[in-house]
Amino acid sequence: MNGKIFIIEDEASIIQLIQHNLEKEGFIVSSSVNGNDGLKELKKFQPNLLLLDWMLPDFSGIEVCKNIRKDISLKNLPIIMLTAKGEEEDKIKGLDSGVDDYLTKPFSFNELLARIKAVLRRADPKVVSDKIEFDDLKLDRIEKRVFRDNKEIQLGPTEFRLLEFFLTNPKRVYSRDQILESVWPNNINVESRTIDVHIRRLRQSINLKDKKELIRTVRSSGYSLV
Amino acid sequence: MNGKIFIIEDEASIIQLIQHNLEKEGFIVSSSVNGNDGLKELKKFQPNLLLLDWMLPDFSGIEVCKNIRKDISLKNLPIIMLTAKGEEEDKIKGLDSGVDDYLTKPFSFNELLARIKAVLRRADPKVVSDKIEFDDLKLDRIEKRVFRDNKEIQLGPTEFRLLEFFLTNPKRVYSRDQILESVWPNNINVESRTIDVHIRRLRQSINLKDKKELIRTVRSSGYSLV
DNA sequence: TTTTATTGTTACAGAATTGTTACAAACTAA
DNA sequence: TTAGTTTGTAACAATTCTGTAACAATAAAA
Repeated sequence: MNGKIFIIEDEASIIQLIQHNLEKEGFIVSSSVNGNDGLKELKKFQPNLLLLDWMLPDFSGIEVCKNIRKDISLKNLPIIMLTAKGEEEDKIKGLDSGVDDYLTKPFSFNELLARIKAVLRRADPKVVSDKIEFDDLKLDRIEKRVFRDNKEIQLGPTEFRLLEFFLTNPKRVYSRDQILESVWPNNINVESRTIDVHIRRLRQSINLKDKKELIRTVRSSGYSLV
Repeated sequence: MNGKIFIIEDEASIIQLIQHNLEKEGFIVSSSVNGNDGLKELKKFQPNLLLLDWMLPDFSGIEVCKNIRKDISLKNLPIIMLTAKGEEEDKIKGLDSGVDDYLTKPFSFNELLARIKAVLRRADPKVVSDKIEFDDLKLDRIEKRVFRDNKEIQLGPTEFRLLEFFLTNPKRVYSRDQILESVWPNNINVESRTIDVHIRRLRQSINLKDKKELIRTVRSSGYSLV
């Protein structure tokens, strides 16, 4: 298995062709013609990569892309945009919206394939895969379960997202503002000290006797995973 | 600072143009016209991204790319290949050699810029992280960590800023006034002798047994990083 | 509905960091 | 050498920041 690819495209015939060829290459492929419902299906499918058409029936691929980049569970999903819009300004608008690559129709399937491989090569396997591991900590994004030292740990939704966030970049120190922005839904107002409380709850849950503390406090800066 | 970019190109005029435009965008740019020697310079420069021409005087960009991917300290370096070779099979050969993106000459600078940003967005932040090094001392501005002799050192906020300040200009002697102005928040009143105390604390933290003293006292002038 | 779990806020305790000072030590110039 | 200057060091109090528990509000489940 080379990975799971989801396609959101306007034209069913293009989907069929790409899907058929990708499956011959060993990918698992799922697709949707509708941008809106497509997002729900996409979340369920948990792909490693998204092929996204610029022109969608409901709203533009640009919008879809921006929404994905705001969603913590999808924000690192690699995206290649496929579009008939080949003008310089379109390319730049597309790339700036957060996609990883931009391919103008009509394109050769082999070039698409080469670009898919290039993007997947670069993608952080920790982030893209369903399971993230660090030390003796395992987090399953699909099943939403967390294990430490092979013992299952029950976390509340916020604690889960918080841990998921730290796991995407262990050892990096995040400020409370950065944590707020990434872990809490947009446009929500919470005191920054609230994070301390959630950090404490997370610590309480993932700490095991005889096991080292996994969350480090960096005074006047924030927190990091060890 | 947006990042450091290295260019290996055949045509000096193209280098000049790209370099000039990238620097206007806030990147730090270095370059070479020679693939072979270029690699040495590149290693010294420690870029976050490489722009690589296909056609080089000594050997092809494809070879350079493959060598980079074999080198453990460079294997994650993001690469964008620039080339006049626009045939499908060339693109595929280029992408398959391990580059992250492939741009056919002539290209617009704005598209190049958008693609550079897209690649840097995706790159492992550890590759992109902003490290300052001096001797066996490493300070990571993004991850907010300090290492000496590869052992991590925990510093208080003021000591961190102080060291960060010294690292921007090692070997330069700073007066207490200069240190005060740069390391302490504006409009704060601290005795200049307070600096001595912080210097001492920083020394205590970064000194290792059997390792040389890194902070030099310059009597009646100030302090410097060796 | 009632019950249970999760969440955000606050107040206070506790810990780490900071600035100051006094004195010891090191250095300089005559 | 000595007196004068400058820096090193330890100790202390003040300040700032974080940990924690308790509580009310809200959401989810039974």
